[in-house]
Order: sequence, then structure tokens, then C-alpha cells
Amino acid sequence: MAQALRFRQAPSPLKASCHQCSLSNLCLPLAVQDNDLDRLEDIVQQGRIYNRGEHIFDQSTQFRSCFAVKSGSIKTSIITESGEEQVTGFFMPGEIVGLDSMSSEAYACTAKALERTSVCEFPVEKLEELTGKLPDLQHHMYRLMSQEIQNSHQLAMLLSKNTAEERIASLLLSLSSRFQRRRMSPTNFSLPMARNDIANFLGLAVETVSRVFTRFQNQGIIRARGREVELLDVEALQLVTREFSRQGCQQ
Amino acid sequence: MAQALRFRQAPSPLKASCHQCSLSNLCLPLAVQDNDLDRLEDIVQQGRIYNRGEHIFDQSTQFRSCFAVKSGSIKTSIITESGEEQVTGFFMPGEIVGLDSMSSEAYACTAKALERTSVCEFPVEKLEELTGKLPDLQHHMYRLMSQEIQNSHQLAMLLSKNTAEERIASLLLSLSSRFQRRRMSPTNFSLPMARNDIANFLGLAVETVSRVFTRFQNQGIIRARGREVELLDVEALQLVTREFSRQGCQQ
DNA sequence: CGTCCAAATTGATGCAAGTCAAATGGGTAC
DNA sequence: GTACCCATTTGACTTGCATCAATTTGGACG
Repeated sequence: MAQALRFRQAPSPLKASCHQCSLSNLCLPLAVQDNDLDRLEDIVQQGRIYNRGEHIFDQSTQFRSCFAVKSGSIKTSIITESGEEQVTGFFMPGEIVGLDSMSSEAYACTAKALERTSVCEFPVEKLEELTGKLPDLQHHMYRLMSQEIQNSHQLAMLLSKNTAEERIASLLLSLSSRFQRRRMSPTNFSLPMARNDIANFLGLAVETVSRVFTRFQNQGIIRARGREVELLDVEALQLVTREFSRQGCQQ
Repeated sequence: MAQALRFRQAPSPLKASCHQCSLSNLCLPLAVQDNDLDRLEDIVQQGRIYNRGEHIFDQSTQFRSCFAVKSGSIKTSIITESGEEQVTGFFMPGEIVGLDSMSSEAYACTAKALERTSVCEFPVEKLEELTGKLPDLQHHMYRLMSQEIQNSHQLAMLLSKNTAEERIASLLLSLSSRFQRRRMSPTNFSLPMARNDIANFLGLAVETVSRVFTRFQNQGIIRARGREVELLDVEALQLVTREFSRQGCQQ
């Protein structure tokens, strides 16, 4: 069965079909004219399927490619010499992993599959060559990287200025809108990551994350059982994220 | 005197000379072959001089250019609707400001001169056109942006995992090595930013920054009077930043 | 040279979130 | 089904840093 699946997914293991991919409105093809799509397909490699917990790459791997999430989800984290971990992001289908490594010989972070996950691989050497020829694609790469800087600044802001409740509300809303953009329910989804990962990402202790979840639940803002989450009152959540700012206003 | 200076700095106000610039081993020219340097000069504009506190751009400005610091220094920060500020970075001569805005119509942050500061301006439209023709320059842009993502991740890590002392030690060491790369003393320099900016950047209260400075001083690690700082014991500082990790090791 | 205001320092107190400890739940393999 | 392990939750206690308040310092300017 597993073998059959593998055959079905990768009839020609080295080439992916962007034309037929349902993510072409999110992923790199978004920036490529239809008649140039072949050139992108030429350099994309259909990556293999990773089971939950498997590494797509880690900080000891030589940097060679960026990856687009095709299905499933990925968490990236920096791991210090002493084994200390800092989760730097969660990636959903259509999002690109590895942009932070383009200045280094080795990957700048470790990427781990949070569930059964498939990816497409873009060898950077070929990708750079192609972006040199396709201005729109180059522009899109700049956009993506710039967006990632902004995201990271937002995270820094969250970490340095916001309370535990505000951080968690922000994360839930971010996930919600990202699910929505992928045509999934924005109010009813299953968290791809463990409480531990949430805690690490948001600079909190696991216990605090757990407590905030139950607090939100008692207030009727969300319903959570394990990884299944239902947002019962999105406005209330938005209010939580803004509460901090509103106080600033009143002063 | 001020006028004479202005004339000397900008004989032809629209064109900068990368050939003669002392920062050519730090800034964008770093990635450009000598015989292509003219093409970079063609698109660079000599920016004006900003006094301390003046804005180079802010979040209401339409995004048009990236800027290289020529002399002086710049701080960038995000300002929320409610006026809350988060400092996202400090920039020294040769460093590029504005890379986080390449995905947006308006600048993603506000850039303010921390002292008398001059800049070179790179209009993005022309810059993108040029990077399409010069693969090395394109590669360098990817490197710069990727480096900025990494820096921001490091900041997030600092904010979420490290104590006040560790954060401040890290900042001092970062400044030290950046001064050194610019052929200035790595142990004896003047902070371009106020305590307030340091506090905001590191997610601390001003009072905490002040206390840590005096603590370091009492321990004989640094000497600080106002913005003048002398690092008396660099190894001790490095030890402070690593203390956290070392504890992780012992477990 | 004194005046004024912002920046920096120092001290006292409170709280949000971390830490430690223990109980509960849920998933997986045998 | 049941045993095991890891993830999650809950409770009790501790603490680093924020906050509030009061000086002190220092630079800009008339």
C-alpha cells in the first residue's frame, strides 16, 4: 500500500507539474506567466514524502535548495550548540521554506515535518539563474523574502511587547486566515503543531499555553480538544490582540 | 562651514561615486565586478544629509528606494496604529536599509537618523532591473535579505529565551564587531542610540537597561559614561551571552 | 553662566509568567 | 484489550523584570 502510494505520487520522480498543481495561485507559479511556467517546471523537482517528525533538512546540511510545501506542514527552528531550540516559523501548503538560508553554506535552520508532508524542491543555483531571466519571478522572490523579514519583525514585536494571551490570540488568528486562504474553514481546524511548539515559538512555557487555552475556552472564545480547535468568537480574539494597543491609545 | 561641507559632499547631487567610496568593500559594490561598477553608479543617487532625529522615510511614505548608510547611523522601527514602537534594527555605514519593504506599497518601517547621517539611494525599480542583468548583484541581494531574516530570527531568540543581562551583552558584542569591521576600535566606542532605543529593541524597560549597565560596570566588565562605552573584559561579556547555553549543556 | 527640559539613574513594590510537581488523557504497539 | 509513554492539563510557589516615583545628570540655548 505504501509502495503503491509512492508510485502514484511520483511517476516521474524528478519533475513536478506546476500546471496541474492546485497551489499555483499561492506558490512560485503565482508570479510566472503561463507561457513561462514550463521553465519553472524544468527546474522544480518533486520532493519525497516525509512522515511526521522527519527532517527535510537541518543545520548540518549543505544548503542547496528551497522547498515549497505541497501538502502537510513544516516547522522551522534554530538549534543552538547547546541543543536549545527556537521555533522560527510554521509553513503551510504553498509557502516557501529555506529563504533564510540563502546567505550561508549550510541551512540556517532545521525543517521538520509536523505531519505527513510532501514538498517541491527548487535548487537555488537554477532558481537564481531563472530569476535572472524572469523579472516577475525575481520580483516575487524579493517580495517573499521581504515578507519573511516583516513576519519576523512582527514576531519580535509580539515577543517583546505582548502578554501570553495576546500572543496566542495572534497565532490563532494568523492560522485562521492562512487556512481560509487555502479554502479551509477559518474557524474550525486542527492545529498542525504541538503545544510545545506553540510555546517555544511564542516564547512561553507549555504550561502557560495550556492555561491560556483553557481560559479562552472558559470565556467561550474558543473550543479546544487536543489539536482540534474551533474559534467561537473571532471578534473577541481580535479584541484580545488589540487590547494592548488600545490601552496605549487611551493614555 | 556647514555650507562648504555640503558642497564638498555633493558636487553633483544626483550621482554618487562608488569607485571612490571607502565603503565599497561593505556595501553593494562588494558584489559588483570593477567593470560593472559604472552601471551601479548609474542608478545610485547621492542622498541628502539628515540631522539627528530626521526621518529618512516612514510608514506613510510610498516605497521607492532602498538606502545605504554612508556615514552616521539609522534606527528602524515599526510603529503600530496606537503609536506603540518596536525598534527593529540599527544600521551602520555600508548597511542597507529598506529591504523589509520590498513586498509592500509603503515602507514597512520608519527609518530615523540617530546622528548626522548621509545615505545613498537605490531606486528599487532600477535596482531590480540591474540585478536581473548582474547575477552576482542579484545573488548579493538574496544574501543580504536572507541575512536580515537570520538577524531577525536571532533577535526573536534573544527576546524569548534570554535574560536582560544576556540581551545587553549580545548587543554590545554585536556593536563591537560591527565597529571593528569598519576599522574602528572594537572596545572603545560611542553608542549611536539612546538607552530608550536599546531598551525598546531588546524588549526591556529603560530602567532595566540602566541597571544592567551599572551592574556590568561594578563587575569591571565595561566602563560606561553616557553613550561612551569601553569594553574592559570582552571574554566576560561573551561568557554572559553563553551562560544560558552552557546551563543547557550541563543538564 | 545659569535655565530648562529630556535622558539617565536609583530605589521600592507588584505581578505575569516561569518553574516544580503531580494528575490526567490520548495514542500506539503488542 | 491493556500496558506504556508522551502530551497536556492543573495546582502551588517563586522570581525577574515592569512599574511607579523620585533624583540626578547633561546638553541646548538664550
